[in-house]
Amino acid sequence: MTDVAAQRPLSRSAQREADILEAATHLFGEQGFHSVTTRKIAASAGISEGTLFNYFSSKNELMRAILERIYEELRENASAILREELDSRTRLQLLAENHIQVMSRDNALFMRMIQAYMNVDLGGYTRIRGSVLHKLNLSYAWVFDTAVQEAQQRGEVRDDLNLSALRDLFFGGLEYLSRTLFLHAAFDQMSERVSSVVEPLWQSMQALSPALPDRLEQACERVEAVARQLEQQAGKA
Amino acid sequence: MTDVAAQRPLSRSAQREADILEAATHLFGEQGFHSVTTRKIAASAGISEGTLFNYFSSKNELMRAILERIYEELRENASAILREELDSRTRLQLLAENHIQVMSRDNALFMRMIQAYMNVDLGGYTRIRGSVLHKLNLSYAWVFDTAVQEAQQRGEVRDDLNLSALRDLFFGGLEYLSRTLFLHAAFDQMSERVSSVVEPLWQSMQALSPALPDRLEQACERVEAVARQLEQQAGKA
Amino acid sequence: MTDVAAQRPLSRSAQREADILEAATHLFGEQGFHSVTTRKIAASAGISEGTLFNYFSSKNELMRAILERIYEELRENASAILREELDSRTRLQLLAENHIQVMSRDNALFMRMIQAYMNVDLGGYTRIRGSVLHKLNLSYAWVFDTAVQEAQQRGEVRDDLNLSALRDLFFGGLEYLSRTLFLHAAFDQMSERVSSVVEPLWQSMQALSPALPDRLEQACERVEAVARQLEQQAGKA
Amino acid sequence: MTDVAAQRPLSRSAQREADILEAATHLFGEQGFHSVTTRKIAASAGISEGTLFNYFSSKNELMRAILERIYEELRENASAILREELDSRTRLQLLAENHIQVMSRDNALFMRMIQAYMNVDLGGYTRIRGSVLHKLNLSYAWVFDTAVQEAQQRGEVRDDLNLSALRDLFFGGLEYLSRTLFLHAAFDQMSERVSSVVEPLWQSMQALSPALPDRLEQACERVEAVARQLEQQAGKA
DNA sequence: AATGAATGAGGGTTCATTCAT
DNA sequence: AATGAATGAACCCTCATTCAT
Repeated sequence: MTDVAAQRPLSRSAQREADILEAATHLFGEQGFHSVTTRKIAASAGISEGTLFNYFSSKNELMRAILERIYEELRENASAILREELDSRTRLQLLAENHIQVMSRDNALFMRMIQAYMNVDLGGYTRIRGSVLHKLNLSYAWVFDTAVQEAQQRGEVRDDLNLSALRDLFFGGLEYLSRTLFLHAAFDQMSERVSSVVEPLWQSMQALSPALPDRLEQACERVEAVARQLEQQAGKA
Repeated sequence: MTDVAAQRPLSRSAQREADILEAATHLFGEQGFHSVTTRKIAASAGISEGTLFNYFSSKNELMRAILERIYEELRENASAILREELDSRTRLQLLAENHIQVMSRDNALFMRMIQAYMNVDLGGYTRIRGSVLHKLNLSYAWVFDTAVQEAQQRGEVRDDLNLSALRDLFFGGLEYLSRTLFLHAAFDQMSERVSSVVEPLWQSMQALSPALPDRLEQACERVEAVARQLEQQAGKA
Repeated sequence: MTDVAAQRPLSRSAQREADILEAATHLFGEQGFHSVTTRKIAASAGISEGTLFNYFSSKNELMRAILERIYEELRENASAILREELDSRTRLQLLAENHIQVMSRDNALFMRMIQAYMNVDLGGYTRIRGSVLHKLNLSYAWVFDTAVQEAQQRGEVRDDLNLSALRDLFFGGLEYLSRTLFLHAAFDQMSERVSSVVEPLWQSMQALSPALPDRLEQACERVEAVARQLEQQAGKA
Repeated sequence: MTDVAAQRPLSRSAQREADILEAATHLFGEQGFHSVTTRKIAASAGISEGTLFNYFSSKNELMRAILERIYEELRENASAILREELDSRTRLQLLAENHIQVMSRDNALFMRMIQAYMNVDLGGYTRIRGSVLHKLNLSYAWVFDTAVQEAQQRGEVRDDLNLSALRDLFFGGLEYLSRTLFLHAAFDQMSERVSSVVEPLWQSMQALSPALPDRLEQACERVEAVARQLEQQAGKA
């Protein structure tokens, strides 16, 4: 697929758009959305200031396109992971690693852009609903939901899980882990760190119900009772 | 204590400072850091623009003061919770509720301000170390650590916990929960939602009952005994 | 050359730059650097305030450009004077008149701008070395040095002159003369006034050594003695 | 005199005024008039901002007071020099050294303040006439005039001097010398440098010896006589 | 006489966006 | 399609000066 894309050269127009996106992505990651001017982006993309606005109607729109692109990548990677034959624990691990990797790229561009977008374009958290951002987010989060639900169908985890809570813990935990990794410049230990964050969730998903030992003992008793009963009947017979 | 403070009127100067902080807090929450001008803040606080800068040397400084204040509140509330005689599960629940409550106030001001501060004042995640923000964060996060460690000492949870991972899951999960609550305008269910996020963590932290292996062993033996018995009967028949 | 330049109309961009420089020059001369706002300059140049900063990155930079321009003019005029076939006294007179003329233009703009530039951009006299201002000054002052040195080669003035001191007297004297002319609104007498300032310098440059009359009398005596001796020899022969 | 002044302690009010002047003088010299705020001056003088304006009605007025003070000192020193029994060359040297010393103090404060004052308070050179600055300047320059006129009365210099031109050369030359000394950090050679600037002026002022024409006439006659004599001898031989 | 909080007009500068070329 | 000069409102911040205490 990549090869085919590489073979067919992009049209001049598509190439320009890609140049702009790349330049903007790099600069936003380096300096932050508000510190980067459209002038800088145009210069870095090798075009004039006016041309930029032929491709993206506004600076915000450009930001939106970048976010969309990253979400698209996140989702594609995640879907690919789900397509492979893997046990659910491994799936979660890979999903998490993908999430961290994409999110931490370009100096945590993604995390910062989301915040900027919410503040600049949405004016806070209250207007997320129905926004493009929300749709992208939903369509991506759906992959996690699928992984959990399939784990349930396979019997790898409990049936009575609060999916919403797990989702918040999963993505929130990873976002914080990402900050922690930045803080300690510890991206070389990413895999283990991710595992140590996913593990508690995994444990909680398959945790024995506290009532289970009692149930088991009761079941034993019932079996024993039945066995005794059978023995008596056999004795009679 | 709060009462006494409320009774004794603030000095004119302290009152002004409080007015400015309140106005800025409100406006930042409503419109975001970058959309609020110092003019607006001054007007909203009922002072001239110049006066604002007699109290806070810059807009960034004002933002820092607000963040500091909120962190202070977070930590005080959290410390108060730790001082009470409570079981660890309840502690975590209360800590989480406090976190969500403060964080979600003023249209999620706190979450948004931290992002703004990191981008404006620190230029991203890479320079957090040693910053005021980092110190405040550490001193607050320390409360969670204490709660977990005391739970371990009391034998309420396992000894082999990855504290860092739990911390990321706890605070990250709550941040995402906060977004979820905004999304669904579901703050009236805050307590249950918090519980459903804390519960998986709690389950993963809990020691399996020490008696469980023995009980399982005995149950196995009982079932096996029944099995042998039934097999013999079957053989006879 | 100038004619050709005048014939070929400037590009729009070059014209704008010239307009700004002219407007700024006029206003700075009229009201002083600190009293003139970029707003006023823009209005006077018939452009918007933003446009001004497309041509000059700051108000200081604009000032620097004006200074550079005037220095350029000073040096070109001075070089032209040196290229003509003139006796050294006339050269000095013309150099001085050129200096006064350029310096006094626009309400002594040049003198005032240099002061402003030193205070604003350099923060005093201590940091002049190596600055653009210093280089311009050196390259201009070099013309005076050349005139004096050529006068020495031509034998028009003494060989043992302190060039540095003469330079200070020449330019310093002219600066003060300029102030004096302003004071007495006496620019119609500029030429004579300049002459009366240059004259003492010129006199000191060719001043007779005080010992010269004595040497002449001694020389006379030696000639007379030789003459007497020859007479006696002639008498004997 | 100084002792008496020192013995009688200044009134609190006079002390305050002196403190302010000293602080302002120091700061203006260090950072320039426009860079120093009244706040800084007040702080440096150990008083509150409001109090400053009880002593000087405005920042400009404070600047004026400083200039006045320095002019007063210049004039007093100069007058003291004239009161001593000295030959005129030495007088000029001492006047020049005094001028340079006072002018160069505090990072050339005096030169810079005059420029600032003219631009800020007078709006250029055109309105100097009748200003306080002009009066101070006249009363100081008068000392130089006196020195020259007395030199003429004593017969030490020519009668036909252009006093105005000499004044411009003297003070202008010294001002430029001052810049030169700053430039080369050469204040340890101040005395010689001053001498080399004063010397050309002195040479131009000096009367040629009144006997010189007669002596040249006689020398010519003697050489001509010898020449005739030798010519006759040559004719005989 | 001394304070210092309050002022508010105005400073230089920025920058997303437009539009004539 | 591409340009880049022009815009102008708005930005944060300064500071000499005032005046109630």
